Amino acid sequence: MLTSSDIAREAGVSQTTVSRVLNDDPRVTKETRQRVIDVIDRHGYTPNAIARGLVTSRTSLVGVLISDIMNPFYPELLEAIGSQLAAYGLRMLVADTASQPEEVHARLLVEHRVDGIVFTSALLDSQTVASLAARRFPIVLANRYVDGVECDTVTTDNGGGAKAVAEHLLELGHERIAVVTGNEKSSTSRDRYAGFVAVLEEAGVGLDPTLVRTGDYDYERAHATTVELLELTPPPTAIFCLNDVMAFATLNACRRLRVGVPEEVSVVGFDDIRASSYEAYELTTVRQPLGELARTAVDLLAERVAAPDVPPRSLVFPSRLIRRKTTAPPRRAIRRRTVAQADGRRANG
Amino acid sequence: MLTSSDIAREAGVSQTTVSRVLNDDPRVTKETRQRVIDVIDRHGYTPNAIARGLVTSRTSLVGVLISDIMNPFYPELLEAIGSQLAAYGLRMLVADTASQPEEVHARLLVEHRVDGIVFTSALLDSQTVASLAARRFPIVLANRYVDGVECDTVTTDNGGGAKAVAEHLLELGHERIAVVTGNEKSSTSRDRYAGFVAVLEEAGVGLDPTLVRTGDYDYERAHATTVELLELTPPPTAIFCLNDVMAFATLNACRRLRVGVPEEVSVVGFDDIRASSYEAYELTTVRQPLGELARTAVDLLAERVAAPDVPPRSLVFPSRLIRRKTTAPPRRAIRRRTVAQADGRRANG
DNA sequence: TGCGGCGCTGCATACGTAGTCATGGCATAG
DNA sequence: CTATGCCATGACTACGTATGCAGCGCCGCA
Repeated sequence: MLTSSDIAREAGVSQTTVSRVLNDDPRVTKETRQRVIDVIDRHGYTPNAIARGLVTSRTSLVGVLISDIMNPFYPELLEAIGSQLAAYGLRMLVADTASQPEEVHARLLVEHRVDGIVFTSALLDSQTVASLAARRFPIVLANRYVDGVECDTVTTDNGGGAKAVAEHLLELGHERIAVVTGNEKSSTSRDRYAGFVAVLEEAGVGLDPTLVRTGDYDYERAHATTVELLELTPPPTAIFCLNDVMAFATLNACRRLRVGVPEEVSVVGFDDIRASSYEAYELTTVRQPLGELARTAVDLLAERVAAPDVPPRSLVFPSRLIRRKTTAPPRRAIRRRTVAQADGRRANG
Repeated sequence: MLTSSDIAREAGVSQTTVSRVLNDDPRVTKETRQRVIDVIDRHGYTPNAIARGLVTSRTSLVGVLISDIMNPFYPELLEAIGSQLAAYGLRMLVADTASQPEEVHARLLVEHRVDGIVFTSALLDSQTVASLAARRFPIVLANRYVDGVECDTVTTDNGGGAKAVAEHLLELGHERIAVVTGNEKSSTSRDRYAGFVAVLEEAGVGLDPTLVRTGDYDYERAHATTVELLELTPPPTAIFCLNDVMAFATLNACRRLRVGVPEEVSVVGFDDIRASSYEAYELTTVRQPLGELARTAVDLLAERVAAPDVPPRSLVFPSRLIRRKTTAPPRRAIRRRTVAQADGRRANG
């Protein structure tokens, strides 16, 4: 491979000058610059970012940690992050923590001296995040936060979104509601569940513990769980899945069992990934402003790299309920709802 | 950041010895090694892969070029590639050519001195691939090949898969078949289309040119195209989409227009991505052995990095038709098929 | 006891670039 | 005409690691 010295020799200048040309240093004559550029073009020389990184201790590389690239939520997030990084001249080093533990990936990223790391799937007790934050390595938590760690964080209002779901379902008259939770160690699942329960309790509508199942944000698991739920007597009238992928699994399980949605059971998801709006699903769900979230996360990271000493910032973006066609009043809701309202709700209100 | 010299000083050894410990060099006493490891652990030292890369001219980084990360096919492929790379101790530098031209991404990857590049979405006339191959830079084409370029290539038998689709549809009695093609400059789309047409022609079943539309492997575009196709009189009795994502679009368009699948129109896809088997679609499609494809691509690349002078190899994996529920005989097929068979097909057989 | 050999360690250097400091040329001001 | 200063350029060095080569001590064999 050619080096800048090779180019310099051929152009009759010093390696320093070549370096200046490559970095758009203004103190190079137009003629000299052109001469160097000609030689570069002629030979197809490519500067060595490794050597540059060694000197500048900047690599223009940013690690992005993902837990499950098969979940379409993450490609959507990745795309947004990637394009915003590109705006800063940065590149993504993607690592899927499905293949190896988060810690291993993070260590390798640090070895490669990435300028920073974006965590999209950190768990609440992530030691990796804690230790990196303690060492003041530039990181940003996008989508999920970590308990007890002070660092730049960008999330959606998961609690608020789940509350909107609860209000929506209550409004429709549902009282026997199942919840399929996500990864129990994720802040998203915890916050969504907490927000949902809070509204239900306030309304005096209890959540039957046997109707709360963990789906681990996993399609297969949620599918199996839904089958179990639908075989209960009586089955729930509504199922709130804490992400869209699990909601798809639920909808598909309903199809398999020939359970009508929303006639027999309402289904709600969370995320509003692209496929949620497809005719195959038309899922009622909660929209996250993914673009803004990603953009802000990258902005924060870039700022931190530039100024490591600014205090950590946490931003929360609002979420929004998107009503589509998977929610409706429960069967025989008219009667039951009136009774319920006359009895339970007023008594508790 | 700590350096190996810092560790060396503290452990009372030379930087060389620290380097040897890190690289599992056998000629270091057990005691010395332990002493060094202790210091490393105590300080949380992380070796600098940049500096290492400068010396060894190996980065353990492999670039992976993707055209559209939102197409679930690519996350599936990515996951397979990533896990196989991990087996070699290599890491993925993912670049989505949706954000910037392939050429720009490739240049940056080369600047970062990646050990090699996996192209998953190269177009038939890719200058980037041609120039890299000419410079003997280690690359491998996975999924798609490039015309006139000799380099390691791993593909699925796209022509064969499409032929199986054609035979399947003919067997069911379809004669008015629409095709929604992919990116016209991709080898996959070209080969699939060619294989499909070949079988139809051999059977004496013509392909009405107005029924051949480009969908560019894009969901939205295929959705709109399907609407147009279904509004024709008479509409096609079957639609072959050259990938699954477009087939989903077609199925969803059918849902929107309340066109029964497979009663009124049969739909076939290609790829067999995960969602194709979901109850929402149950798509008849062609399965690609994605795991094998990815694994082999990485193997080839690794071998080429080790031995740059071995002649390029091209491997083609068989594809397989997966019959699900989106294909059936056309309406009034019994009569029409018999007539057709008695006339056209026998006359041409 | 002497010498060769082996096992362990350290010294010095190279990798390709960016940046610091020095140099020489030229113009402008005194 | 000289002094000052700026501009364009170049020599030199550092970045952190790996590696070739040298050194040193110890063991075994003659």
